Amino acid sequence: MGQSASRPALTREAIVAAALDLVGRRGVEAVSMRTVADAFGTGPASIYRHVSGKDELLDLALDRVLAEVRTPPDGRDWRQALTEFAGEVRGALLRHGDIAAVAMSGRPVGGNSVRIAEALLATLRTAGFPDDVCAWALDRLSLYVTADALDTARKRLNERAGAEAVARHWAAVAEHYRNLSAQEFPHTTAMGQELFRGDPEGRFALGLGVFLDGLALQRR
Amino acid sequence: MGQSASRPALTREAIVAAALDLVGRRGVEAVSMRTVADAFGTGPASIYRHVSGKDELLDLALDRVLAEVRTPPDGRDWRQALTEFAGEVRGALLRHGDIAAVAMSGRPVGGNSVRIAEALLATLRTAGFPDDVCAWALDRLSLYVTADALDTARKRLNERAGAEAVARHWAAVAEHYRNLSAQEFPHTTAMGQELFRGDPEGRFALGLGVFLDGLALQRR
DNA sequence: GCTTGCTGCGAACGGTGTTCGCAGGAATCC
DNA sequence: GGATTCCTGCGAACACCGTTCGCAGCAAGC
Repeated sequence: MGQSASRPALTREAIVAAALDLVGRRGVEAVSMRTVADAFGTGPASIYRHVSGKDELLDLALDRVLAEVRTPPDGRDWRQALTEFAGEVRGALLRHGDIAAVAMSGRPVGGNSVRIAEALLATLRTAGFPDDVCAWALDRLSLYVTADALDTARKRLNERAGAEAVARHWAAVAEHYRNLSAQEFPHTTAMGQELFRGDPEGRFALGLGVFLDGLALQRR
Repeated sequence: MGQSASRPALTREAIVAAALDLVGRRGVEAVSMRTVADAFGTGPASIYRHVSGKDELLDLALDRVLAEVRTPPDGRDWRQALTEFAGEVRGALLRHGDIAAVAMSGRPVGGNSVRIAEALLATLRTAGFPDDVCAWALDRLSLYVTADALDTARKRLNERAGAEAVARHWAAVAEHYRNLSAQEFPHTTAMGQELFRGDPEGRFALGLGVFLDGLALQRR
């Protein structure tokens, strides 16, 4: 029979959606079998009827996120296509907290991951790169995008959490930097607050741009 | 009085060393207050007399690892200096399991981290890069090195663990790749096992090389 | 109508990080 | 010398975690 009130039905998709919602609002570490089960008003054992364990649950959540990324139309300038595509993947990951942590777990990949890899390979190969370059460029680009997404997501979450304690701690770090001995750390002190300038998106774009500049030299 | 047998003394340094040893042999996830305390034949509460919690313990372990990296002598070719230095940091991290996970936690940094940053800045600035380029190049290089170290360490640990189950699973993935529809995934199938070739060190060096090639264009 | 199989889930097991409070010894002070 | 204060070790406990077991109850099949 139906649920007593407006409880969502206990299906695989609904469970993954609940986990993903939790990731987006409180981070991967807030996902537990119990917190997910709470969204359905039940206990953790119920989840195991639809999912083999926590790892599979998170893998499914990641694949659901990657389903959001739209594959780029090919035929345009490869550099712009790669830039937009990398931003698209990063954006999808960052829209869901630190879900990128799952992508860096080293576990086998899901279906949407190979779909994205295919699109990346298509862009690289039609751009005229040799196959071996395509292979490791795909590898390095994926690593860079997920690592950046994880890094900026974690910093966001850390800020949102202990807004009081963490902000003060970072202020203390900045203060510590200011007080560094100019003899022992001449360059660090000379750069001043230049080190702390720039938003995460700018840093990502600059790093990607430099990588693509270097990649262009590998064309043949 | 002394310990009853050959138990190491319960000092801050010994505790960090025990935790680090555990990280190196079984990975970060094997570190618990109890497993660390076991090395001293005691319970978890004893650890808290010398360390404020698990986070600080891991941060101290990471800083101890970073103490191993030797700073490069400057005045040489900046490209070669950066290549060797990046390899030095990566090597230190990989010598201790997946300790790089701690470096990607987004928590405030330790003393040896700013020492390394200073050395990197020194190389970049004396090479003639503008200050703003130095700032984000430092940021991106650090991210790339720690992300690569984390990625390859995790893959190593995963292999060492379920040698039976995981190897079979990866074989299944490779088989799955072979069986992908050539219509839906033309490039992926056309590349064949080119995608799986190359050792981690080679991938790291190629990605770094491309980044440095691109960075060279930012010189002024 | 009886059986089979699937879904929900209460209870429990062994693990985790962390806190409390009590010992006992060393150092300090009168 | 005796009393007091501080520091270190640690047994016990709390709240939480992932996961398993086994028992209900209901739907479909024969």
